[in-house]
Formats: sequence, C-alpha cells, structure tokens
Amino acid sequence: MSERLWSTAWKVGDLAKQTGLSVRTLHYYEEISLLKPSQRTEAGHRLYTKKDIIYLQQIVSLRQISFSLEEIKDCLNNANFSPKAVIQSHIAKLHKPIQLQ
Amino acid sequence: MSERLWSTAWKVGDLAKQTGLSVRTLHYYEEISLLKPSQRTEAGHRLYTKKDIIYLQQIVSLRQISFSLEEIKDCLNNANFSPKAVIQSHIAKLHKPIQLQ
DNA sequence: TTGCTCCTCACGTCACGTGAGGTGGC
DNA sequence: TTGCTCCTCACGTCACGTGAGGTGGC
Repeated sequence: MSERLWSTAWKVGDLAKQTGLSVRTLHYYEEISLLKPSQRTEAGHRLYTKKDIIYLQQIVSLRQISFSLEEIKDCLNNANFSPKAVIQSHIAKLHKPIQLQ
Repeated sequence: MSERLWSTAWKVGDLAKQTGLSVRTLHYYEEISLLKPSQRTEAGHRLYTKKDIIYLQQIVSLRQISFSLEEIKDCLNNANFSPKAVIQSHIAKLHKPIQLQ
C-alpha cells in the first residue's frame, strides 16, 4: 500500500543539506506561504518534489540579490515574471555609482 | 572661530544619499561600534571624514557578500585582513555546487 | 532498544524601520 | 518665521536561530 511514495521526493533535512539553507528556513518559507511542499508523508513529514526544488532555486537566486521574501513572492506569482528582466534591472541598479561631493 | 570645520566632511544625511544606506543604518553602525564618525559638530551632529567613507565602503562590500556585521567588524579590525583573500574564499564557497540525489 | 530525523510551539536575535518629541543652522 | 535636517529614545518588524518536548521510520 505505502511503497515509499517519496522515492522521487526529498525530506526537509535532505533539501537543507543540498541547498545550504536551514530546516528552520524551509519551515519559515512554508509558514509565510512562500514555498509549501507538494506532499506530506502519512506521519506529516514534508516531502519536496523536483518542481518544489526548481521553485526554491529561484527563491534563493532572488534572495541573493537582496530581494525581500515578500518581493520574491510577488515576482514568482506574477505570470509576467521574467528572470532576464529582473536581473537586468538589478545590474542597472548596481551600475549607479556612489558619488561623493 | 567656527569656520565650518566640516567643509571636507559629510553629515549623516549626505552620506545616506550618496551610499544608498539609511540614516538609521548609520546610527546603528555607530551604536554597535562598527563605524563611529570621526567628528561631531558643536551641536552634536555626526561628521564623517573621507577616511570614514573608505571604511564604510569596505563594510558595504562585505555586507553584500552576506557577512554579518560582527564578522565584518572582526575582518576590518584584523591587521592581517586581506580583501583579496576574503573575496577568493567567498568565490570558492559559491563554486560549491548544489547537488541533488 | 538506540540514533537519527521529523514534528509543532514559542521565545530570542540580528539588522534595521518607523514614528515621537525636541533642537539647530540656512 | 518656515523648512529642512539633525538629535535621542523606544517600540515594531523581518528572517530566521535555538531550544523544549514529543513522535516516527531504519
């Protein structure tokens, strides 16, 4: 009956090790509805699928360029979201020089 | 007597505009003894010198690669501090690939 | 059975944000 | 005098860290 449904899924600890995030961080992302695992085991353990992981990689990328988690949520929920445009606008900001005097 | 000592110095608001940091952030950096302005006016207004600004630019650089303010303090207080070594170790970390399975 | 990982609270912390109330120079 | 910037509290918030106490599969 229960033939390890999660053979192609990852538990929260696996994902933490592989991404360098903490388990607490993944819990928090679920808490604020940023990334909810697609499945749970019968015992209530979180199961992340390949799809979840791809989504998480986008989150991590945007976080690295100092987006707030709220902004990331907006970006990824927006059907018009274009990674290329986001990166380009980020680079444009970086090119604004720090001017003294 | 007081012939605008700060002709070659910047007030906290000037510095905020030019670096993109907030005034509160600069207050906070002084509060935790990360960056104390070299001078104050008679009225108690913070005056940052060229030296302070160079120091601040190092802080901002290290913060951008996700150093904590405590780590930054240690780095910059360490006589052996080598920007090159820090950046190289940071790049090495980035090259550690995210591995699944 | 022992160890490890998982779970849900829940309080603590870091790095600021955001007024509140008042002072000071062009 | 009006506006703007400056000051010092001090409480709030975001993104987690860190136990506390208990459950579950190899």
